[in-house]
Amino acid sequence: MRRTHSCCRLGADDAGSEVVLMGWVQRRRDHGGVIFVDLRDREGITQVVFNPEFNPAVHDKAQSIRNEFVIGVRGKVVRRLEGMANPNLKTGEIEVMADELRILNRAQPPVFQIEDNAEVSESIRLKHRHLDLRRPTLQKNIILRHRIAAAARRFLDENGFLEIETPFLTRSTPEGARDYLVPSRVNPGQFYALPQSPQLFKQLLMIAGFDRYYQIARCFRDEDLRADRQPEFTQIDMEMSFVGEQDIMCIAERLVQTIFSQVLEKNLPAPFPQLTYEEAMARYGLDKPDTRFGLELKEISDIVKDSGFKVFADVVKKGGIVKALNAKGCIDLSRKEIDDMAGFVSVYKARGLAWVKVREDSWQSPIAKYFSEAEKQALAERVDMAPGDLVFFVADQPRITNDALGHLRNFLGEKLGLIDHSAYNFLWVTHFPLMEYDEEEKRFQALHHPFTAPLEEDYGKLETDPLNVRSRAYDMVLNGSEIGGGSIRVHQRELQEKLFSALGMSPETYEEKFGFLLSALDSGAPPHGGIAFGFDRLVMILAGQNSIRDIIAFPKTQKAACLLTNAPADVSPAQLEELSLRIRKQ
RNA sequence: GGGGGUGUAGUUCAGUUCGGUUAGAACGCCGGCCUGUCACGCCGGAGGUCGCGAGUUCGAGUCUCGUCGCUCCCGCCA
Repeated sequence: MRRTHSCCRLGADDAGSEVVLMGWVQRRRDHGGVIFVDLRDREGITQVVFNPEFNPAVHDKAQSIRNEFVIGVRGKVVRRLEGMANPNLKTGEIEVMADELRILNRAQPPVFQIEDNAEVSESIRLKHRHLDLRRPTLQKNIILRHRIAAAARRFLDENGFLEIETPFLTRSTPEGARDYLVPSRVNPGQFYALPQSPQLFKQLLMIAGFDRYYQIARCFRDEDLRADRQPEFTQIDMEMSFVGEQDIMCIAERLVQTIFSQVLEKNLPAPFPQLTYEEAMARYGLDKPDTRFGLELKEISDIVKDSGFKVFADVVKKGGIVKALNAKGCIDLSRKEIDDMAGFVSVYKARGLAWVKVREDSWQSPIAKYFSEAEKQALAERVDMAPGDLVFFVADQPRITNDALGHLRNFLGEKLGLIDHSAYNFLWVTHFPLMEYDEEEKRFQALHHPFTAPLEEDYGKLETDPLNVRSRAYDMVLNGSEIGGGSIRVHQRELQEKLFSALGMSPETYEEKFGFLLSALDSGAPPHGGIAFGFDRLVMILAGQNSIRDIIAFPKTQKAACLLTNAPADVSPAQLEELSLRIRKQ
């Protein structure tokens, strides 16, 4: 018995032909006489009929069929009688009259039903992932993931990019995320690190003269998980020589456009809007703004800096800022809802959430009495107050104010139904600061990574005013998610050393950790830059899923465990011995 | 590391407020009946370490403490 068709390809035109179908039993309906079986494969479902009058022996055999049995059926495609077609089924106009049945494998009743509309707890799904993956949504997600990857490969190949693999076993470098370490057996006491990204290798490939590189690369970061973060994840990683920001942004846009047209059959307008980091922070409070709705933030520090409301005035005097968010028409939000939002912003360390309900002729607000008429007038103008509005204020250090109101803005956009969930709003955020100050470690840290080139016009500030040096980095943002990021790299040794120094590394340290890069830069490195897409996040958004686990075949739990295989797990003393490792007793 | 949610039949849940006889429902499963269903229908049945461990109590699914899993978020993630 050889399969002739998949379970969704049959239609009225096939009536009369003999076919062999193979698949899983989705459901069996036994009417005592005739038995119906919905046969499922990855393409769809076809109804198979076992009729005792047509073939008694096969009908008899079909009695033993149960859900998720794997069967092969030979039979004739027949048009269903008038009124018996099933419009919910792609193949609903026909059915297959079974003339031969092979039970290829029996199956225990599945732990949960193989259908989309039975919500099953995540741990049970992950433990029986092979069953979970049989459900239509997950099948669709994984297939979509493949099609996006395939479209990306085609596009990059057609545009002269070479797919080149880079090592998984590499060396741990300072900066960045916590590394996953792999002990070396032949070098006792020494460790490889799994790559957080192929960053340095792709730069070396540019230096080697390959000009255009790409890789759909697995990356590893030993940090805590989130709904959109896994410890191992996939990047579409690209790098190009002899280019500037706009070249890379352009090809990245074309890549995304290609994915949209080939996979989603959607036309995506380009070029995408570009926003500087500074502007993004000013208007949205976040470096990955969701531009599917308005509700922009307005800074009001200048208006309130001398006001009678000490909380605001003091914050401004201490270098903080005060910003407002006008929830247009939301005057009817209850006190409890407003309290909930105060709780919401406290998560981001904001110390309070002030608010004003704008009535026809007055402000209803705990803080109204502190402001002069002139100040009220100025505020009303700045944030475009109209009767019926509810305006929120946060006063704090700039980072906290922006973070709190930026997230509150997203929260309100969702809560108030302002978001068009069918929209795909892409934009670029550019000119990120090159570094930030790490309060805990008391030193400067690269915002992107330490190989990002500073903006040439800011070179002068590298030593005097490093926090105000802008970089040649850019992020691609889709619907409030960072889905890609890259930069023009440093390609000259002198500048790279200067950056390492600015980041607090001694020459001995950077020589030891990055000597190979420095000497490569010294060997004729072309100007180059690139970008890496968070492939999982991109697929997640395009699949309309809320969890990255739903677009990864075998994801890990929040504790970074695989419930299917029970990894991680203990290893034998002999294995540890070979690796010269000893587990510390707790 | 911290905060929130959650854990009861194979699965999804109710029961927990205010402790009390035999822990329920739906779906699934098993058996019987049924020749046109497609969430087939009807009848019958089996199925429980109430996550785990202590404690309080005459008595704990229910109260207390601890612990574990899953999950969302903060920190973290160049």
